[in-house]
Order: sequence, then structure tokens, then C-alpha cells
Amino acid sequence: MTKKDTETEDIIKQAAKRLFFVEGRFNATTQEIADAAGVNRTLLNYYFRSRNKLFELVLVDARMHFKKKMKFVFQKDISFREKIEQFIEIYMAEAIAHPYLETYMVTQLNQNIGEREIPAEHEKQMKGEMAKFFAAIEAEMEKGNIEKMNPVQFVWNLVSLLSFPIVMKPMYKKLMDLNDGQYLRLLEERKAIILSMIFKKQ
Amino acid sequence: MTKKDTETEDIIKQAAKRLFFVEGRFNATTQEIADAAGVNRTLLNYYFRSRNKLFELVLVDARMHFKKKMKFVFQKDISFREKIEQFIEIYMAEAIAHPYLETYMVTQLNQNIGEREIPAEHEKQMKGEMAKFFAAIEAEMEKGNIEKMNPVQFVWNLVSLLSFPIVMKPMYKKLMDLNDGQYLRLLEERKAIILSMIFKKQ
DNA sequence: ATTGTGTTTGACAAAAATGTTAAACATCAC
DNA sequence: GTGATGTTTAACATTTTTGTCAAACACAAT
Repeated sequence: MTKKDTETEDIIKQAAKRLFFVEGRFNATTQEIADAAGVNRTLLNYYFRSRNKLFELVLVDARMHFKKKMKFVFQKDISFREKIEQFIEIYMAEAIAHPYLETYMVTQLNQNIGEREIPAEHEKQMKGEMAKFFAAIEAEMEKGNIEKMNPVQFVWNLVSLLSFPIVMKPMYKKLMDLNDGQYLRLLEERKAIILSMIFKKQ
Repeated sequence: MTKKDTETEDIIKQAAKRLFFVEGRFNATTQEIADAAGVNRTLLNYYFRSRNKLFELVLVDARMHFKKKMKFVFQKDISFREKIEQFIEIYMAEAIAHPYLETYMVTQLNQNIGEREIPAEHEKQMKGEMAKFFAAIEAEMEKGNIEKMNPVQFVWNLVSLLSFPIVMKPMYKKLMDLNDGQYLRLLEERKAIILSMIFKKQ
């Protein structure tokens, strides 16, 4: 395996990921992916056997990105409030960079009739960390810093407020006549708003 | 034009809409749509000329559904709070019935390189009503019932909290090990939570 | 019953997308 | 240089998807 090998292979995967996660072109053809990578289409087959194999690898990466994004709420050595503040920063930055990551995962889940196989340990690990985070949330509710509710609701609130305006950007740009600059400014302004909504007013 | 005519035409369109808006099967083939409609594939061409023509009509309907969903925040004869309460009810019911409506619209926007033509008056009307709603929001902020912020942020908050958990259901079902019943119960419980987050605590 | 209308169907054609192969190419080791 | 190894390419083959057409069909009007 020479240097070129891994390079081209990676260039192709990067291109596919850019089309899917960044541009939201969910039904891009192999030719379009090859073009985006500046590479001969045959190379997709050379490196990945088939379109589907490539797509599976991309989906694995999607899960990886997603996990990376969630990592910050799972780390334990900072206060809850700090944790959430950092999470908002990181999550928003990542979501702006890859606006269609979650949408891609969801639509993929919907496409394949026969459920794709998910790495069991990944799943388990994710759930374990999630459980710990839930415990931290409940502790914070006990302290009176946030409203009491099912922790699932708290997570949904947080992630919804962060993600949705980014995921739906093309629609809201049209609907509200916003350009990219204005959109970014609104998202920036949003960080504080989300914090104030998530935590109890004092 | 006999009775059968409009019936079959409609059955096909309904089937397509079900696949797209309800099941999120965004790259369904014409054959799959025909099967879902229980109809010979050739009829898609007979009634709609081409796959694309059908898709355009479906997109028009998507916009219609979306508008219908928003209608309640635009009516003027009820109080702001009532308006929002009704909006939450209607929007959530519609979103549960058609979870992938917005996602479909966004991904469509992303697919077509050359922007699809949008009915100008529709667009204009929508924006007019939006402006009025913004004014109502600002009035409510003056009254002190809701936190002061850019009205866009208020709308985003409201719609994000409502939509996102529904749009991302397949992901969160897996991630949090929830079945359909639990999911519905959480969404029901959510209505009150959203209200309490949107309005100032008194 | 027959004609006329629009609808449905299956067989076929065309187009688009994916996959395969063999030959050309580059590069490194010797 | 020569050979060995892995990479890239173009031409071809296959498969999938979409579109067309003429014949069969249903059925109301006469």
C-alpha cells in the first residue's frame, strides 16, 4: 500500500461526505461523487467495490462525527453549566460545518428496508455515556438549576434549539429572506438565547 | 374526464406523498410509487408525463401542507397565548402525520442545481403573513410576556422544539431505546414543556 | 350492438447509472 | 534499464430506471 493509495481512497470518501453532509445532495450518483473528488469514476469501484460499500463507510463516518459532536457533554471533569456551554459552541460549529449529518443518517435509516447493521459496541458505549449524562441532568434538576422533566426532554430541548435552524437553513433563508451573513449572525446570537432557555431564570 | 380519471391520478399522488412525507423514502423509484399506489407504473407517465412533473406537483403540495400548518399562527382573532397553544397542537399533529415534510422540502431544494420555480404570489403572501406574526410577537415582548429577542429567534425556538424530535425520530428511537408508544407519550408531554419554555416564567 | 371516449396494460425502447476488464501508466527495487 | 507492484484509464457490459406506444379494456351515449 503506497502513499497514493490511501490518498485517493480518502479523497473520494471526503468528496462523498462533502456532498452528503455539507451539501445535502443525498442522491448524488457515483459519477457526481467522482467529479467532486476530481477522479475517474472507476476508482470508486477499485477502492470500494461498489457504491453501497462506499455508502456504508460514509455512514460509519457519520456516526463517528456525531459521536465526536456529543463527546463534550460526556466529559466529566467540568461543571454542568460549563459542559453545556462548551457543548453549544462545539455542536453549533460542527453543525454549521456539516449541516446535513443528522438528516443523512435519518434518511439512510429510512431508505434501507432491511436495517443496516450497527456496530453493537459503539451503540452500547453510546448508551452508557448517555445514561451518565442523564444522571448528571437529573442531579442538576435536584439542585434546582434546571426545570424538572424527563432528561430526554432536556436533551431534545437542547439539541432541537441548536440543530433545527441549521438543518432547515435553505427553507428559512427563502421564507425569511435571509442571506448567509445574516443567518450566521442569528445563529451566533442564538447561543445565549439557548442557554437562557435551558437554564432556570434566576 | 370521468370519475376514474381523477381518482387514479389522486391515488398516485397520495402514494407518492405518503412515501415522501410519511415514510421519508426520498429516492423511491417510479416503480415503488406505482406499487405503493397499487397501480401500473405506466400510469404515472399517463397522468404526469414524467417522474419530474409528478415530483413538482408533490412539492407544490408540500408547500400547501406547510402553509396549512402555519395558518394557525396567522389568524388574528385570538389572543397570542391561545394562538401559540393551538399552533403547538396543530403543528405537532401534522408533524406526526407527515414527519418528513420539511426534510423533503429542504433536500429537494438541495438536489436541483437550478432552483425550482416558486409561485411568486404564494411566496409573497407567506412573507406578508410572517411579517404580521412578527409584529404580534414584538407586541408580546413589549407586554413582557416573552423574552425580548429578534422575532426570528422566537419562531425558531418554537418550531425547533416542536419539529426536531419528530424529524429525528428514527435516530432518537435507536439512540435512546424508545418504542413508538413511549415516543408518542414523550411528545404529548412535550407540549406543556414547550409552552413553559417559550413564555416567561411568572 | 356499435361507436367513441378515456383508461389500463404489457411489450418494447431509451436513457441513466453501476460494475467489469484489460491495457496503459507510474514508481520503486533491483 | 527490467521487472514487480499497485494505480489509473477508457472501453465495454450489465443492470436499473424511465419513457413510449399500440393494443386491450371499460363503459357511457347513441
